[in-house]
Amino acid sequence: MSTNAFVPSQLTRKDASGQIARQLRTAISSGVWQPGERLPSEQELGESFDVSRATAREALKLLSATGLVETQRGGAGGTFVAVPDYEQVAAQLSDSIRLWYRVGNVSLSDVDEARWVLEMHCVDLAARRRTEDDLVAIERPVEAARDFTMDIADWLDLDLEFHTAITKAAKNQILELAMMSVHLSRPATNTVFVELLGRETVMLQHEAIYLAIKAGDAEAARDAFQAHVSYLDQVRQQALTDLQVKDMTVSSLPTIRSSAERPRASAVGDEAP
Amino acid sequence: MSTNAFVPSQLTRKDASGQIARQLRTAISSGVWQPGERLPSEQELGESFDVSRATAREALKLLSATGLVETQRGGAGGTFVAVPDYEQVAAQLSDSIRLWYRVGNVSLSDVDEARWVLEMHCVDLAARRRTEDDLVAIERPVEAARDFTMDIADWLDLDLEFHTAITKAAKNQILELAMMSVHLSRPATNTVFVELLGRETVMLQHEAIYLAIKAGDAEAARDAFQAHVSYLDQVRQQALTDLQVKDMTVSSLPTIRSSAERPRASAVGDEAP
DNA sequence: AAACATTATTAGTCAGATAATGTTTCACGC
DNA sequence: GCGTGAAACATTATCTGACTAATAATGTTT
Repeated sequence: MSTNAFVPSQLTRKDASGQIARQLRTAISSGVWQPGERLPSEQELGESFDVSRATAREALKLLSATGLVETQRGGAGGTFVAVPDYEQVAAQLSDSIRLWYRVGNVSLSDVDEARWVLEMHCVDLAARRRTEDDLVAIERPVEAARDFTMDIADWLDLDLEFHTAITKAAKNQILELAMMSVHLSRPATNTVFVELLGRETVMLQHEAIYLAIKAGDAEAARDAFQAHVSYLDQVRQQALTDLQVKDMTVSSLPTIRSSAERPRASAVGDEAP
Repeated sequence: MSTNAFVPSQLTRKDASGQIARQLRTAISSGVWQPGERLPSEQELGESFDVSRATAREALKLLSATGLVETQRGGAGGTFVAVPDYEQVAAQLSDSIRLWYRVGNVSLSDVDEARWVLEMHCVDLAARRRTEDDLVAIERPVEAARDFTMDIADWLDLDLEFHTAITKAAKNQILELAMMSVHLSRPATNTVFVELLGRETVMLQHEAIYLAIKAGDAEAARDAFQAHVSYLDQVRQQALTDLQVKDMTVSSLPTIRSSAERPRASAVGDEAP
């Protein structure tokens, strides 16, 4: 299939491995090698670029770090074009985000806000696009959460399952990726806060969201989701007040957090009441 | 500052560089080395893990591929925990997205949809949070676009400037990052489509968005933006009909969808000699 | 035909060497 | 004291050539 042959170009002797990696990346990107296909061996690559095997190898390492290629030893081994799956990409991105806000470029409230913004849209789209399978996937964690005696860790797992299922039902891989990245980049759950949540309240809110999605009513779904977010926000505010604890998850920013100011869904044409 | 010392653990002799990379990644992630700090030299790392310098070096290459660390030659050189800037992160992510939808995991309409979804929220937030400086930055491209005789490339630049300024005014770096990534991952400009746009119409729509943001009226801003998107969509539909081209990007949804074909910002840091 | 041994290919690792490139140091002249 | 330039030094970048280990293909024995 590769009618286009790969022609290595001359390198400057500075950052050779980086240059090779970029060339290979471009070549893969433009289809010289299809996913699953085998690249030349390290030896051959080194020869064609006129560098040592070690340098060629480092170039391949650069590509493998992002999941673009995978290697295999042995007779029919070599380096093969892979396609990073979206969890891998999301994990990478969330790494960057996490590092980034450690540096202070990003506030945690940005991350939170982005999460709600994105998920609000996923809820909207889910109401429009959900399949029967999606409904089953969304309903399961809602039903399972009717057991209020469950361990808190399990309960949190169910919560994640619920939100993930909604995201998938929105049928937009970019939004799904963004959601996953944002989610992964959030720090560990504040258990103090979680303990204060009314499980039955949360369950009923989830149920409301589920029912609206099932009914295909995007507006109702957004409203239900908005109510859920407002509740979570309110409980958190209360917790912070009661404990007289400095907010640990919302950064020191002059916070945005009043529910009134929270962004509404809105985007999709018809406006909220 | 590193009160926590880094303690390498034993490795199996399989995928040693990968294991080292993971350990270092975790260590960086948990703050053993802060952004900007220097890791041990390749020599030292090799010794502490009891591997050769080459292997330690490959581990570092794995980390540098994702932008987690940067290296510098010379006396005070070494490997440093990178301070990621957001263009770098965005470029990396958009690379992934582009590669990804080439393989068919992501449709272009997903990307378009995500863009409008995100920007709609940026418009909303911009209306709530814009500073005077933001207003100036948003107004400039609107005013400049009153010259309808301008070259089309310049006109597109103004359009990009307008949307970028709005995104910045939203004051959420995560959303900004997402916008930039999505933007970068879109393919090259469809000039046929752009030629068909009424420049005055677009200018007036931009102006309406600007005025709503200036007034701090989020709802009006969203409406104005929605009108803009609808117009772009309509023109594109018309173009497709006229040209008898099959629609490749518009999804079946009755909501926000296609977008103006926008030029891809030039590749980052990938110049030829 | 099945089980087993051999061989060839290839990535993974190692050890040591050379080159390139910044930093630091320090003697020197003023 | 203060530049100034040369030399020493540390560190990454690359090279060389080897050995190890995994794996598929092949050949051999049973």
